[in-house]
Amino acid sequence: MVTRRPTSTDVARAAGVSRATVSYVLNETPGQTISASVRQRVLEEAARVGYVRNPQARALATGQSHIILALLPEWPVEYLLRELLDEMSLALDEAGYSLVTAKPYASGRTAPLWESLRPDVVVPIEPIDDRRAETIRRSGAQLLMPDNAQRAAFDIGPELQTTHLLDLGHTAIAYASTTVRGMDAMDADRMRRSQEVAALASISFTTAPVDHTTAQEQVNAWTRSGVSGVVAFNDDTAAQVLGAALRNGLRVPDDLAVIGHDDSPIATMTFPSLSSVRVDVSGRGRYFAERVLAAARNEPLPKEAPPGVRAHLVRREST
Amino acid sequence: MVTRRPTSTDVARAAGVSRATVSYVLNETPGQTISASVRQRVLEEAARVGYVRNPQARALATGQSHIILALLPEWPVEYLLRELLDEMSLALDEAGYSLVTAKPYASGRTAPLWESLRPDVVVPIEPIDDRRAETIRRSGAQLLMPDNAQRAAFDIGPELQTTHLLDLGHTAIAYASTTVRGMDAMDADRMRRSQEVAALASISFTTAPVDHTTAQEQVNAWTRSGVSGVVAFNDDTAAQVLGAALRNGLRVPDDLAVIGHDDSPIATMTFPSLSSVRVDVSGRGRYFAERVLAAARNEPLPKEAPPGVRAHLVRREST
DNA sequence: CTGAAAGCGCTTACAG
DNA sequence: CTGAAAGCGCTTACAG
Repeated sequence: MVTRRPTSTDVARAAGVSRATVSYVLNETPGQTISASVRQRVLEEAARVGYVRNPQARALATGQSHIILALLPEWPVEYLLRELLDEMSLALDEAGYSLVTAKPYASGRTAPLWESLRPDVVVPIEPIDDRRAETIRRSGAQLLMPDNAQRAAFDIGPELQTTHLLDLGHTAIAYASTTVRGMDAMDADRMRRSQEVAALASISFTTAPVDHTTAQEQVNAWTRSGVSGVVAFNDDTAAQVLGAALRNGLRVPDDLAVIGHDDSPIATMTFPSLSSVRVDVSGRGRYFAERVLAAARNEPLPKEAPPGVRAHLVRREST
Repeated sequence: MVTRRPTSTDVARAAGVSRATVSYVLNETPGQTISASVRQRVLEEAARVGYVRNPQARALATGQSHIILALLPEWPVEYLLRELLDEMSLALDEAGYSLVTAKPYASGRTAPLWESLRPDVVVPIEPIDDRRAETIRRSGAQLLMPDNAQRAAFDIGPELQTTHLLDLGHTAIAYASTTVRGMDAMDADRMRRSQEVAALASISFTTAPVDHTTAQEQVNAWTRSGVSGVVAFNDDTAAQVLGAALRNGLRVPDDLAVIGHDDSPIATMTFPSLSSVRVDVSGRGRYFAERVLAAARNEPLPKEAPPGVRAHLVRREST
């Protein structure tokens, strides 16, 4: 038997007050003076009948859906991003907002999620093109674009990776790019950082994409040209390089050292295990949540700088 | 400058008809007879002013949010599940529904997503406990529980894995369980299937959980007791076993053969590369979507059987 | 301090 | 064939 869900009218009747009062109490509307006894009666009755506000009705009345839509990158959401999203989700929830995630480019879709959900704010994780940005804005949602300059500035992993190889005495290093589509921007950032560090030390630096069809050949080319250490985009790429090196009969790290990035589970699975860089993103989720909330409330974006990113080297057997 | 979004009233005025007519045309309401010219005028004006229906207003009027909430398992969403969800999402979209995903147990949440979104249907991917099921039902959403018996029946990967090892002449095999929390149910299913196949062939079978702290020791114990082939829960677990075997100085596959499951990217990264099982889930997303739609419309669940699951062995170097 | 009332943008019987 | 009107469940000026 499906009984009708209780509405604020039910609560009002049960508590012997008007619906306005119920709304004021349940929303803790500022500027209202409600007697403690009325307040308590309303809360008790609401709990007793199991009242849950109808979000659609509220959205219609206020013009705010309290939904935030995060547009995920095309590539698989890995560990760090998931952690960031979880933190962000929690912070938004505390403020009464719901974070919903979606892939932006799902082909064949008739209605993009920002039309069928009417989120207050849309947050692309990766930059999106102008045309799409325009369609989102026209749908009425606020669009909070990611700040790339800032992101790059905080990408300190490659520095640790590269410095580690330099410290170990390597004088010719290569950067292994990923071929996973959608990761290009991040990949380019990391490569550049690594290159800068190598340049400062006047070390020979080269770069090339690596995937399971090209890894063996590429590693071969690198070692022949004297490369003795590889900075990989992430642990997956590092595993790829490692596998190719072993297949080529190289000893790792003696003939070729490899360092990954992310300290993902795979780093401890391989033999030899992968040195990597662990990045601590805690605090960034809250930081983004603050910005999203400001946008949702049409307030100016907070000026505060994002929290510093901490990262540390996790040395294992591959370097 | 944020201009007000056009409403159906704007479209009605522009087309010179009533809001009811606009609604009939845009929703293709059956049983209405609208002249072709009126119909066209409405569609043109709607497009011209860039009208998009307000989903919250519709939800309030009809009592249906057209939102479907999938409760994800706690473990990281891997390849197969993502594929299934994508297909399901597309099928639901075609029917005018939006699929939203969420982790069910996010701690610290004040408002679960089924309260703040009011989905029409909630679909847990993994079984959820009765208490939680009850709170979801009480929130007014339909709850479509996963059919476990069916799921297990279609889990044909372990049979392929195990048969492959038997075909290769192994007479003592081990099943490597995962320790990733939340995967227990699936892990237990797969182990059981593998065990059945081994029993039929009167082959010695043993099982134990494996993670990066225990793998080396466990593999050691297995080989000492005569195990020559390992069926792993998935490719990650297989990689773990492989790494441990190599670390123990074993030759793979000569001293120990290992086969994974899922044919995930990691299978081609390791050296030796991992034999695995590729499962084709295409069609299942649509199947689930049908059931969800029936639930959303309060129709009886379709009786049709789920599409057959196809799977095939991908043999590589580890067996 | 509290309540009657308008309004958010739709859908849908119902009257014509 | 089309439109006037009620109603979905909230919020929020406003009157008292």
